[in-house]
Amino acid sequence: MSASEDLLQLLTALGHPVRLRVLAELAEGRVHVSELARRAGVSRPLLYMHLERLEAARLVEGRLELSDDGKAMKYIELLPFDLRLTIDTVLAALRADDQEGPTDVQETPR
Amino acid sequence: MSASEDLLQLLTALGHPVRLRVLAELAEGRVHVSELARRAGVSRPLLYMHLERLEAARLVEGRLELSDDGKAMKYIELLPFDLRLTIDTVLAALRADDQEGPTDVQETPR
DNA sequence: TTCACCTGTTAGATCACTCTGACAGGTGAT
DNA sequence: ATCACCTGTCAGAGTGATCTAACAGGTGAA
Repeated sequence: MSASEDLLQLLTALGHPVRLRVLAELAEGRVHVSELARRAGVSRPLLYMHLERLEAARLVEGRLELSDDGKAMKYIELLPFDLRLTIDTVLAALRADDQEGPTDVQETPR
Repeated sequence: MSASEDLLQLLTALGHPVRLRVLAELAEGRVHVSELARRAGVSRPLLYMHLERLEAARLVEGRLELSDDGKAMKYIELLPFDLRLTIDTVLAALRADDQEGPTDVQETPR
């Protein structure tokens, strides 16, 4: 994945009210899926969709664990992130594309 | 507009490849709409749509000017922005909502 | 067995965003 | 008058993200 695609994935992952809310709920500590769905006020299947995006952007990580009483629980935890968002950030990401990826995708000529 | 809506608007405005590209083109200096459309490789009507979002997020500003030879030209210029993106940024935005907006929108009960 | 929890997936509706093509208007130069 | 630029808007098509309802499976406790 190119640098700008990376940046885009992060930005679009953060750019949704439910996902912001989910991150906020996770700030205090890890929570299992069903409980997280209740706290965020979202259905569980929908939460799975949002978690997929958050996980793909490496904002969140899930681990399936067996609790003491033998029940399967999937705990989601927040991964640390710190992004400085400036025009230079944007320029750097786009310029990195030209380097790292000499893909043979058709270039748009000047 | 609430603090989190503000943040969301900024994030979603940045979260699109064409808009990132547009910002990059504007980094060197202001450009008029038609020229900007060519450089970004987008049709002019489409560019208008993207500019609307960028302008709403205060990332960009447009000014209609009369050039020396009497032609109307709309120049777009980049507005400075600098956002630190951290879990605390997110928390701050969401917490600010509870303060500033004692709107009577139905609260989701615990 | 039934109840209350849990995980995980799917099909399909709905909605917002994105994008194209066509239109109407203006200027100055040939 | 025609050409080459410019600004601005619109209806509609297409697409992808979002969301709901329903399903199938598991555990432990009453």
